[in-house]
Amino acid sequence: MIEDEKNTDINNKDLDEETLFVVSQTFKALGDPTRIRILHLLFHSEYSVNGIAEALKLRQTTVSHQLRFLKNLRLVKYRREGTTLFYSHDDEHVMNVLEQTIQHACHS
Amino acid sequence: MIEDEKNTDINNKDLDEETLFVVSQTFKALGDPTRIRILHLLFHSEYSVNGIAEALKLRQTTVSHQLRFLKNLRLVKYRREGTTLFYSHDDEHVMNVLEQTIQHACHS
DNA sequence: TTAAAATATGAATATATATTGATATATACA
DNA sequence: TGTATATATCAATATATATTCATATTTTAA
Repeated sequence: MIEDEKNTDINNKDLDEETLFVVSQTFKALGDPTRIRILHLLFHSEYSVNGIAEALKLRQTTVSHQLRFLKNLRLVKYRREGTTLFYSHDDEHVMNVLEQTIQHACHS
Repeated sequence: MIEDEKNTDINNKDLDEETLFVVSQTFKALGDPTRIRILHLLFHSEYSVNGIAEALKLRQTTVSHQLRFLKNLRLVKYRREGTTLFYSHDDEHVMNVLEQTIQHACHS
């Protein structure tokens, strides 16, 4: 069998570019302490931007920037109520991975 | 109940510093495409440093640096055979999380 | 339509990180 | 002991990223 440069072979031990991109982006999102804290907070319930900032003692602008990051990856979503935006998590798989790993880190 | 600055309260929605550090380091390791490719390769079997470099078309020095990174986090280990070092994965939980997420990314 | 409140955006800065070429170290063996 | 092979380390560079201040946008209500 001729080796495929573009690596479409299902048996190939290397990953295709698109999968690699998605996976690395996902883990990159979970690789920052601030984003971890935000996601972990949202695990329990929805929060407004200021609510997150107060709960975690972060600046509003920091929270907003990180929420945009998480939103772009569809890891969070929001609903509007007046001028307030309530954010909640939007990816069960990622939340499971996060909480699993937190538990694993705590109990070891 | 008085709020604890150091956040030792088990009901607190924020994470303690040590857990946060371990979790973020772990995900940071998985947040880089090169390290993902290396770990995914090691999922199947052990490889020498040059073996990894050849399989993934990376430079020896790049592979060596990333292996040191992964070794520091105890995500990989190695055994020596002459001048050759055979690396293999050393954290079942992290490998499960990685492979799960790869499967999730492929089939969606 | 003006003000206030909540959130988002832009630009700047500081820090972290990945890769690389050059070189050092370590092991085996002639 | 000297050489070849495999791997690790160092230093430099380029790029990515997180945070911040200042300001813009959006929505509501007076």
